Parts: sequence; structure tokens; C-alpha cells
Amino acid sequence: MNQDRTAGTMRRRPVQKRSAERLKRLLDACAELLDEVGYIALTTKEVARRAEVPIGTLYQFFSDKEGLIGALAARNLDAFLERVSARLEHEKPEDVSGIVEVTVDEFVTMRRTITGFGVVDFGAEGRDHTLDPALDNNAAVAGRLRGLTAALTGVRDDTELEIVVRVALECADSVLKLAFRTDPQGDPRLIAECKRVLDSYLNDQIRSLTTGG
Amino acid sequence: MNQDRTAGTMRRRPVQKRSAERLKRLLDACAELLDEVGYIALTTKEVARRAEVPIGTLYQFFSDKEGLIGALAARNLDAFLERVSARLEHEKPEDVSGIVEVTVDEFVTMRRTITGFGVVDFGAEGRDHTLDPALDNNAAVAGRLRGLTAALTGVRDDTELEIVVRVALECADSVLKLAFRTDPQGDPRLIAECKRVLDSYLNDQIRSLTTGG
DNA sequence: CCTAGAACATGAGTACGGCTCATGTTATTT
DNA sequence: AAATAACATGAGCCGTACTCATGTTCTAGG
Repeated sequence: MNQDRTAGTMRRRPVQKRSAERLKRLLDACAELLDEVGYIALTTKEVARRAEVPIGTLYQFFSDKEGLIGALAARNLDAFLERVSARLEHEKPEDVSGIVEVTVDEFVTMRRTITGFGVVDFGAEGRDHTLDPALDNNAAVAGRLRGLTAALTGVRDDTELEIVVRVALECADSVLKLAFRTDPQGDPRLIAECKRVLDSYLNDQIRSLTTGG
Repeated sequence: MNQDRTAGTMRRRPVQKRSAERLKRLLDACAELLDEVGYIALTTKEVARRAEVPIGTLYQFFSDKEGLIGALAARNLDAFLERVSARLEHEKPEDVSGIVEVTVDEFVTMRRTITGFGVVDFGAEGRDHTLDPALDNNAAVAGRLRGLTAALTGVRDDTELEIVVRVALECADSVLKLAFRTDPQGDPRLIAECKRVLDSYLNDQIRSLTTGG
């Protein structure tokens, strides 16, 4: 059992320029290797070798292998939120379908574009089983999208909505994973189907939140 | 990269009684350990020790660690299909909601009852990344449920329905995982929400398949 | 410019896990 | 009884995650 509180975390954040570059190289190498060999076959030695950094240095930054992958996931998460926020603010869709459209499209684009994104998504897959300290990365995405949804649809931003968005996100994530498992470019039928699931569910729920609340 | 065709498979099926018992003990020990230490921390040595079987024997049955876990997943899958089929045949629900109810409830019951079910589900999580040979276990569940759905709703059993059921299953799986991540007994609100997603989506899709096809 | 202390660098070495294989023993068939 | 197939065993090989003792470079205060 893993009782260590520092497991899967960052150990040191670089303050000097050289080590900041090394950190970036490590994350890039990690992403590349994830695409090439997959999650299980990924080795820290190879990541270090490819980043042209000794292993010792890798372990100065990350407490362990999970920490490395977690950092990559965090980087993906930031980029995704950045892009979705930008597009939503610019296009200001006024119904649920519009939000769904933008969000799913942006996710698909990133899966096609960003190295390693398909394997780590927003959080390491085979992570420590139960009771992780509420630090689920999908929860962060949900939080942000919840605010945007409330603002755009006029629904009260409460616990009810929280759950609905969380559930919707989980569905989107899994269906899109299936879409890219089926076709490396993302099976178009499944991507369309993903939007349908979200539309059906969200419209039903938002409606009942509006009339019933 | 993994080019080996025999990876993740069974090596020998027991024909004598003693080794059949040992195989069962290995799977039971594996399930227990998955619950206790999780996927990553699981070691074949410990599985063997707990099953009171030498490691060599473990590797007579399974080509590798993945094969062991895959066999456990297959056992879970069989049990699940058995139970769902039995209940559907007995209760003969006539609308989509009825099918959803039965299927989700049975899944929840198994999650609460069957050791290790929560970790492996129907297929190893951190499995080899791309292009697995169409042998996705969730696909098997989908296939079976598709037949049942077609029979009960009168929709034509074709590719369209195939996709819909596949997508629904993927959503159910992920929302229920979230439900049990949140609460070891399965968060009731999320379980209810899982049924809502399925109802909304399936009703919309089945309707359009009936009128449009 | 000097110097103390912080940040950083390094890679041989330790611990341990996956898996093999040579050498048996037991069951089944002929 | 002999031949063959099925099963049993565990020391040990190889490779991976991660450490740590020792050395080097930066940077701030005087």
C-alpha cells in the first residue's frame, strides 16, 4: 500500500534557466515515448536518455514515474482550458449544443495535434486505486466548464449543475477515447455520437434544472 | 513495441483437477490483491505466494502479467453476462429504461460484491495502447446487449444500433467508475445520473432509428 | 571581487519485480 | 511396464525504478 504523501508529485520546480529547459525536454521526451511505446512500456531511463539528461536529474524534479506523467497531464490540462476558454469567449455560443460543439472539437484537435495527449489525457490512467485526495484532474475541467455553462445558459450554478457537468465530461472522455481507439484520427461517427450523447443528456437536465429549480 | 502475438494470453488450460484448483486460486489471489494494493503495485510474485503456488506455475498458465489480469477480466465478464441475461429473460422489460435499470443495477451489485471487480472491470486498464486486435472486452458486452435491445424494442439490429449500444456502454462504464471513485459503495446520486444519461441518449436514438429507418 | 550557501549535476549502485529454464515428479495412454 | 504427456519447482537472469554521496555552478550580501 502506498502511504507516502509525496508520491506522484513534483519535487523541485526549476528556478534557473538551464534546468527549466531540461524540465521541458523531459516532458517532451515523455510525451513522445508515450505515443511510441505506450504507458506500460515507458521507462524513466529512456525518457532521460532521450531528453539528454541524467536520470538523477529526472528524479530531482519528480518524486517518481507517476509524478512525471502527472506533470505532463497538468500541462495538457492547462493548454486545453486555455484554448476552450478563448474560443468560448470569442464565439459566445448561446445554447448547450454550441458549448458542446466547441469543447469536443477542441479536444479532438488536441488529440490529433499534441504528442502524448492520447495516452495521458488529463490524468494518468493506471493511477493509484481508491481515494485519491480529491485531486482528480477531470474535476478541474468540470469546474471551469460549469462556470461557463451557468453563465451562458442562465441556470443557477450549484451542486446540481456540478454533478451534471461532471457526468457529461466523464462520458465525453470515454466516448472520445473509444473514437480514437477505433481510428487513430478519431472515428467521425463516434465523434458525432459523442456530441449526441451530450446534447440529449444536457438538454434534458438543463431543462429540468430550469423549470424545476 | 510489442510484436509478440502470444502476449497477454493464456498459455495452458488445466486438464487435471489439481491444476484447475490452482488456477482458480491464482485468479482469486489476483483479485484480492488488486483490491488491496491496486493495479500498479500488483506483483506476480505476491499473487503466487498468496495462492500458495510457485511462480513457475503461474507462468505455465499465463504468458505474462497482462494475461493473468485478462483472465480475471474474462471471468468477470462471463459472470456479468450470465446475470444480466438471466434477469432480462426473467423480467422481460419492454422499454429502454427497464433494460438500463437492470443492467446498471447488476453492474453495481457486482462492483459491491465481487473482489477485484472495481479495478479490472471487464478489461485491463493500462493495456497496450493502440490497435489491439479488435478484442476489446467491452465490445463483447455491447454485442450481447445489442441483441437483447433489438429483440425487446423492435429496432432493426444493424450497424447503427451497434454504435449506439457501444457508446452507451462506454458512458455507463465511465460514470459508474466515477461513482465508485467518489464513494466506495457507489455514490447513489451518480448511479442515478448514470441511468439518466442512458435514458436520455438511448430514447433519442432509438426513436430516430425507429422513425428514420 | 570574495565567499557562503543555495541550486543544480551526476551515474554507479541498491532493491526488487517479471519472467525463464533445467531438472524433476506425477498422471494418462498403449 | 513403458512411453508419453501433463504438471511442479525455485534459483537465478535481466532489466527497471529510484537513491545518494560527491562534486560543480549560480547568486546574493558584504
